[in-house]
Amino acid sequence: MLDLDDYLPYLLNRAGSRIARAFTRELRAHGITLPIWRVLAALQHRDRQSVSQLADSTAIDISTLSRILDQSERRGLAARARGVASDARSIELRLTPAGRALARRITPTALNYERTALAGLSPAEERQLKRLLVRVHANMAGLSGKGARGA
Amino acid sequence: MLDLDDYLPYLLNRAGSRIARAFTRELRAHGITLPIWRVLAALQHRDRQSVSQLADSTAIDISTLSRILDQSERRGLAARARGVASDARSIELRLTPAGRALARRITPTALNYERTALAGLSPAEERQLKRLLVRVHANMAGLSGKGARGA
DNA sequence: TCGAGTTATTTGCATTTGCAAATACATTAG
DNA sequence: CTAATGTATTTGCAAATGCAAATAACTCGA
Repeated sequence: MLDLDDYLPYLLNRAGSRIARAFTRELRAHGITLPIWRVLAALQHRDRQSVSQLADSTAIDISTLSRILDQSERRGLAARARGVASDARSIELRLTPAGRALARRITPTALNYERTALAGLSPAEERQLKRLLVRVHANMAGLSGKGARGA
Repeated sequence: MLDLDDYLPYLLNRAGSRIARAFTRELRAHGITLPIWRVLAALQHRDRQSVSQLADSTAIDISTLSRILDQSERRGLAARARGVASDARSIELRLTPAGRALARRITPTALNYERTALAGLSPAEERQLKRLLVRVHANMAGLSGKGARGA
């Protein structure tokens, strides 16, 4: 029988949910939701992404993301531009100045939460944790698509 | 500005979401959803939990969990028993034989996914990753409650 | 024993989610 | 050039989510 305390998906979900929930509350003070923050952070990190690129990098379902972009656009935080890229099917997303400013304002709080989450870990442990998470993410690449079959 | 590729909440969410999505699809073959699987796994791991204990261990919001338990009960996978514990306010949750059997049937697939996620990591790295995730989870303990204030 | 104050669970309700179908644009074959 | 097919994004819709309010049950003091 499964030993949950040693089962990666469980440990990952638990840790991730706690951080997400705590940060969601923090974001209320800034008037936005966690998904919107994710969009801001991802576009701040790399601007002019397409919707599908952004869906992939934020791990938000593309149809859900489409609606989060509606909200972001309505609030004047991000903008869609069709036909800008070579392929007019895709849409180029950009942060507005207001969106960029908001992302910058939230960043210190975000880093604060990260520090809390990592409290007590040595710099080496922190690096190791992040590296391993990147590898796990890469390992699941093929399986997260649409027609993925069982491992 | 935030370097996402080195930002723990982002890395955690990405990795966790990929595993969750892939496993959700896998669970369809067994006729259940991811939240129900989490309930089964948690109760298999430790039976006779109360609703709030289970909410805490599965990282599912308690009101959402209440409804997931409705489903689990309707499907004959879990059962609620009021007044069994010393305190009749709390409810004792138990897996039914069918629930236990289903959990056992799914376990090999679950372990398979974990192996996929951990592919290429040495046993030491795997242990380290899990240990660090436990510590991160513990670090966020205070902040995930209801009236939690910012870090 | 009654009631004020607490904690555990459920329910009401507005919002969010994700799958599947629809739409928009592109490409390639004939 | 048109049809057929393929990829990017959005929309319809039923189900899931999470906060806040309601309910159930306990505790303790007068």
